[in-house]
Amino acid sequence: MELQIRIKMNEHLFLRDPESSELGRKIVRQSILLIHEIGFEDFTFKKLAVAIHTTEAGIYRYFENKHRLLVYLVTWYWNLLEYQVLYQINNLTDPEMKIRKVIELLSKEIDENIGGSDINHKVLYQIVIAESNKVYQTKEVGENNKAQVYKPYKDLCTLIANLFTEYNPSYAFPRSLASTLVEMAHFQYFFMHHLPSLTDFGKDKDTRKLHEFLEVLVFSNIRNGK
Amino acid sequence: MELQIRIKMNEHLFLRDPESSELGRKIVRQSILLIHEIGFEDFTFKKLAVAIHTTEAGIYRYFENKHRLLVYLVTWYWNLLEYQVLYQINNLTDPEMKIRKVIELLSKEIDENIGGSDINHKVLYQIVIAESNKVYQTKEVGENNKAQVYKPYKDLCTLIANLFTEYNPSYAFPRSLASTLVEMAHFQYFFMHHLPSLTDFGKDKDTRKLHEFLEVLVFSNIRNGK
DNA sequence: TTAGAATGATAGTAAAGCTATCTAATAAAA
DNA sequence: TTTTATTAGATAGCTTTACTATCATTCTAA
Repeated sequence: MELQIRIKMNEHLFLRDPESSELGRKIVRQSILLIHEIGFEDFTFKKLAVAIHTTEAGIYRYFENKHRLLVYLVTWYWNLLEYQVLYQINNLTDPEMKIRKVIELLSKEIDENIGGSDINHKVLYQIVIAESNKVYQTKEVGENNKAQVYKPYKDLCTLIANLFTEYNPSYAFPRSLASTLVEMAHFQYFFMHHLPSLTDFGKDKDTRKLHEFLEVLVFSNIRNGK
Repeated sequence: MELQIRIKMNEHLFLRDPESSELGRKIVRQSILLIHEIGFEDFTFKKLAVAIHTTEAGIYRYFENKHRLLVYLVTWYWNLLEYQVLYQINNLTDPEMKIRKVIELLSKEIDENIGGSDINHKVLYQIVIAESNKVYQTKEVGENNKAQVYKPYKDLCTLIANLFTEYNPSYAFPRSLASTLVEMAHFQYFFMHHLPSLTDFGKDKDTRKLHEFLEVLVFSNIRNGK
């Protein structure tokens, strides 16, 4: 069975739905590769246009600017991750197991054959790690937030926070711990590779240790009640 | 007694030492206000030049580009914070009290009358919260790191990690917990104000609750041994 | 077959992000 | 006191980024 998940993206994120045309899909697919290659700061629509043999103006028909495109990409990731989490914890009853599953999903790229698009999840995961904060660390947070742009991210955090509450209803900070977990899954990965002395797994770059750190971080907190 | 602390900045951060001239100090002081006002993305040397009645070229004599200037500002903060921490825990013997003091210092702006310069610490703290990640979330992390640019940040984390180890030598992730603490002190503050549903203190925006969250986060972990 | 939408091609503008050069002011050295 | 180095101001200019507008063409769906 071929499973095709259609992720409905917030219409504020684009001018014309990139999933609705060949050019749109090319823009999304190639921008992931190009941003990963040269970094978001050096990435321009001009360079992307050259890479996919179209024109700058062509890309501007889909996305207002490069920042919106980044938001689109990162949001796409959050959407898919939430779907993944829901799907994978569906058959679990033990809240502890559910939380362990979430941590596992947060610490690795999403399977290539999920999502029904040919988006490169491995590279997208790298972009999320290296650039996702720029999506909300901007003067436009307020407006974007009003336009529901961060809804998928917030939904994911709410979902995780609810698992914490399910595990221990008396724990006082489920939401903050959820955002801490999500952010740290990515930050510690980034630090491990680029500023290893900020972590305890810099030497062997062992993802399992990072994984263990996150589990200890979460369970030490929610086990303690408050 | 007037205490004048001279912070020695890494020479890679500037072309000409801004603390060595009136214009240099103006650049630093005013850039803090301007970045805070319009955000780092919209901030340009041209705008700064107009604000301090000099020319673009004049500013380029001090800083290679605006990113380096941001690194300079944030690094200045890390340096001063480390100094503050060392000074304040100096007279404490109980490791728990030392850690509590660190968390307190992390959660608020630095006193205006410390540091011997007329830099606006309140506003600088806001910049650190809103923009500091951009300092290392860039393609140049590697080069910068080699040039010791992040040393003050890493030194601060090492200092905190050592306090954790002092409190409990068997805790396995002192460094990762230290960087988690530092990052989350700022992230949760940012979330509280801009994406409140990602925290548990969004409604009343109560800094004491944030403070309590950070204490619970840290002590739940290091108390547990591993 | 024909209107409408999507794309390509081209052009152009304002601002950002630099570099270079020359001159005036000023401070340190001879 | 004169000379010389350093710093700042003024101006110019150049490339790239970020974006808008226009028109012709192709493709598609009624």
